[in-house]
Amino acid sequence: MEIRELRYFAAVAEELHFGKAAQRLEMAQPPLSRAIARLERQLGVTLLERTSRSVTLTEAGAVLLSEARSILSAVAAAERRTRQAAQSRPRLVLAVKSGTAGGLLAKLLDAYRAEPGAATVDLLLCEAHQQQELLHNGQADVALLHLPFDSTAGLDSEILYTEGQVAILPASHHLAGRSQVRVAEVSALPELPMARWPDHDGSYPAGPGPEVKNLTQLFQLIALGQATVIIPESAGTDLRRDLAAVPVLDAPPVTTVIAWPPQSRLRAAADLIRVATRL
Amino acid sequence: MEIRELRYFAAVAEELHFGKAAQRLEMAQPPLSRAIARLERQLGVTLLERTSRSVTLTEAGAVLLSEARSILSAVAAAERRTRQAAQSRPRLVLAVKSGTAGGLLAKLLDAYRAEPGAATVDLLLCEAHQQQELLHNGQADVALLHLPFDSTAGLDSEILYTEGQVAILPASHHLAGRSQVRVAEVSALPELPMARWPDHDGSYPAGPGPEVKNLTQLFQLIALGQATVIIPESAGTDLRRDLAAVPVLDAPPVTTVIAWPPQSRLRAAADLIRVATRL
DNA sequence: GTGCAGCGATACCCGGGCGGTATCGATCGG
DNA sequence: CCGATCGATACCGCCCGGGTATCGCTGCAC
Repeated sequence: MEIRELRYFAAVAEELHFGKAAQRLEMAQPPLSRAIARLERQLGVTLLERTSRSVTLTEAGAVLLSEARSILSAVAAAERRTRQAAQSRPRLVLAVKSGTAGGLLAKLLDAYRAEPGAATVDLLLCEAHQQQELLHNGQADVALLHLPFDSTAGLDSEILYTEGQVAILPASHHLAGRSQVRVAEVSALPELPMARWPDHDGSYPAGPGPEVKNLTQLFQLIALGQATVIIPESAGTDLRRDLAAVPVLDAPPVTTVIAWPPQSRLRAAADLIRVATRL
Repeated sequence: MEIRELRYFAAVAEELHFGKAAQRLEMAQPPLSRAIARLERQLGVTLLERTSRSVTLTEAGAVLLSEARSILSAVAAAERRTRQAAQSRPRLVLAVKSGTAGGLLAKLLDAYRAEPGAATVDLLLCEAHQQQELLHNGQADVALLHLPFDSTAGLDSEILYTEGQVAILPASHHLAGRSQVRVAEVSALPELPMARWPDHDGSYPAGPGPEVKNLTQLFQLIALGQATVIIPESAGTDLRRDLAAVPVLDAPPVTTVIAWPPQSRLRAAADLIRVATRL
């Protein structure tokens, strides 16, 4: 099994159309058909059921597609990381979501810069659901994730710290003066529906609240008395004057972890991780 | 970058000798030299420093070696899993260490067998340090691991349960009657040195205690008054009459987790995991 | 210092495989 | 029943991967 064959198979399995897949791969259709047939022969497995009108994945094909994606991603990562390691000036890409506790991040970067032989750290601002992919395909070396929202599937990680969550309310709201509230109290406010974040696939979950993309948007809406939200404490510091943050007693605690691909051998990444866990 | 090239590179990087590597790959040396040179040219990176007397890895080469091992492992896994998925009779390989809580395992297997469409579960008994590798290269689909001894690096996992640890002592020992002890008390017994388990690489850590390989050996030694050990509660149930288990207050708790490779798409594995978490 | 042994690189050759074009055969729609 | 669509097959040319022979360098023995 060669990488080229996996790339071919992935294209066909995703397009479910040999012609389209060949176009995507910038090659003619016959050699593609042959390559897939050969792959099937070598594996001794039928990957695709074809009629002259349609192509469908077999169960084995679905398994191989999932494995192929992960392998292709790993190969891209290997190329990127190898090239990176050959640079004289080591660089380290740290993937963070916009909204990651600014204080922690600044402290981490400062502490790391003080290390002997510290690499240049490039911050890669991204959406939450991209982080794992970036780590897996080598576009990032390290990421800060928030459990339980993000998953550390296939990654190594170390816990940095755990914090509670707060409800963000208009300063004038009657709950805003409370020293603490419960999830049920906040979600039971019909005049302030819970804002909705995009899901992993970019779509929004159903609900009455407004759809938001970032904290600025969100705070604007809350200040206008259009919504509320429950977010980690650290994201609710330094609020605008017209907003109030109230600790939510029974919201699940949020854990910030530093995560990296398990086979990572970058000295710079190891250093950053060591510094992070000692903060 | 092709898989063949990675296999070639890994062989050379491990042997640090083109001739030996070629022999291992069952090919002649010149095409191997050329393949590596081509790989370096395509990456634009020097992977190996060669003189006519020695071959050494560059930093970039070390990175690629680590990535290559993980990719080759993933490819082997992809082939195994694809072939497996094509079998009409689904099988599931569960990797467990000898010594894994028998009660939990039996309950899990019983509960899973009752599932509709349950696959045949093959138990793969192995050493602790093999489990991750088996999962990564596709020889196993699911494993039971024990934190903090085993690592879930690069795996998905769910916590099954957490237990304390007990010290195993000869029944006649003066600590055997205690309702609880501390780590310091047990490790401060010069007449009963702590038994040593093999490390990840098969070697034993230094220390005064006897080297043991399995529980039977170990219990024999303890009964003879030659050693003691601290192990998870569940491994210390149903002891021989001449042994006693005493809870160790300050030993770190042991968590049993069920772990699987993150890109796993096996329905049977998902079922088993669901059953396990509901036990 | 000289000759030899060990090792990686180079030169050259051959065959298989990969990719291309042309075409077939099956299937569905009108 | 005919044409459009789509995957498979036939056939061809060339590149590349692998083989053998040999070179060039280097460390070591004497």
